[in-house]
Amino acid sequence: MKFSKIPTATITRLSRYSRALEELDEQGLSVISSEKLAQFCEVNSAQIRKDLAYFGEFGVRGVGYLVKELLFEIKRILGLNKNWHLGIIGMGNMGFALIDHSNFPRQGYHFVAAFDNDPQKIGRMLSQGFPISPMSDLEKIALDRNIEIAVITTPAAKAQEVADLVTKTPIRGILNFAPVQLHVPEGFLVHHIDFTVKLDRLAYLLGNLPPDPSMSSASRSPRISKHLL
Amino acid sequence: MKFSKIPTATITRLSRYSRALEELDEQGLSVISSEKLAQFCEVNSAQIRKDLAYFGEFGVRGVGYLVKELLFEIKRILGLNKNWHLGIIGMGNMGFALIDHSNFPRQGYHFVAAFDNDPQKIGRMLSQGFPISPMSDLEKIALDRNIEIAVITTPAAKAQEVADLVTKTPIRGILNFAPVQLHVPEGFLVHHIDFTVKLDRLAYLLGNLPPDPSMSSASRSPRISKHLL
DNA sequence: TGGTGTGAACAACTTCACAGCG
DNA sequence: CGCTGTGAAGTTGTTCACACCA
Repeated sequence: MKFSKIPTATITRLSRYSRALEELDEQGLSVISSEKLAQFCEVNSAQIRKDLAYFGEFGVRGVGYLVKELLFEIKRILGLNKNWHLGIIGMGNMGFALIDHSNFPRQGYHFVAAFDNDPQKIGRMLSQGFPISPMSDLEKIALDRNIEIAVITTPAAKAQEVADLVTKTPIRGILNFAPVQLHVPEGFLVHHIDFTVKLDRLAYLLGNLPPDPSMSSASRSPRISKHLL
Repeated sequence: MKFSKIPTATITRLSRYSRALEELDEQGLSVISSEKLAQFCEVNSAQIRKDLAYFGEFGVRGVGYLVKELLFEIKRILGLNKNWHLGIIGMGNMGFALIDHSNFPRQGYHFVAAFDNDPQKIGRMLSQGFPISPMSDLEKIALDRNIEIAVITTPAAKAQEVADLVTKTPIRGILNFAPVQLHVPEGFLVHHIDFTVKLDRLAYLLGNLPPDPSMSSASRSPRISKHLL
């Protein structure tokens, strides 16, 4: 374990290792080598060992990694050994899709509030045990329920306005699903999930796929297979 | 313009430039320098010039780039000068959120079919002008309507099964929203949108934020502000 | 013996700095 | 004169290869 800057890419990969280990743990696997895990995650095995080496020594030489133990350590590294409080802003289809997304609680992410400005929606009780609140309550509720991350799922036109309100609360992190570039003061973290960026990459790659010599549907020629984040 | 491998990161950034240029174009801006665009996208200006240089010379020295023209060129590079046909599989909240997402058609992405296995949903007419079809019709409809990209929004447990069916059709690209690692044969492109990976990064960064000396809410100390993809 | 942990080699990507052109 | 386009320098991230240890 050394002192050095940790690559962003390493953090991203730790998330993937974490998901993979959960899956493998559920399958009852108790030990795994970096080589096997690498195959599963489609990365280089040295990469895994190096990523982990930034944070300590977690393996057993000649054996591999204990699945449960490594999973625990990675979650600790990522800060997932605590519950994170999320507030969601914008209760359209996307808002409901996310708040009902069963994987979040499993990872320690808990929605503790939901906001919208539509009078039709305000007050409506959610299965999570709290109602949809008006935007005007954001600051108060953020304090009361200790919201740490705001998830923005409003239409594009409203997102910047909402972000401005968020930066007036103690919330420091924003996960933005609206298709606009949000601008926030220094000191705030904004991550943007833009589906079209992923689609663009698919389009680019599909459009530039080398022409396939064997066009029969029976034997489509293998070429590229990528799991990119 | 040279012959060389194009970094994946370049393609990702081209998407961002494209979104930014659309926004700037709507604001009526007709010319922009790499420096200004860089500020807007929060990247280095040389980066922009270098990214573009992979594909040609699009600027005017001493002036900058013509917004409309550059936008057109970037879209062409990304393969967005055509309509892409998408099929969506799994019509839960996420499915509806995506199919109604107004930004997709603007970028040339058109949903031409929707699938689900719930008898309650099958046959239901969508505002897009086609009904939800049963999964058993996937291959036939994929051919008929020339689906090029499958968007998977099923529960995690069903996603691999669905992916297996997709690989029996001419569809070559998959955008996967289910929280599992999909395994497909070579020759298929799978991109995975995993919200928790983004949340993990936020959690990691928020958890490792250097302690803030000035804790008054009036003057929260500036530190990091990132728009990562 | 087999698989980790890691320095050293390598590859990829980013930024600098400036020549060259409109 | 100002801003693009680009070689060269610098930085960051990845892979190799093997010492070392259970």
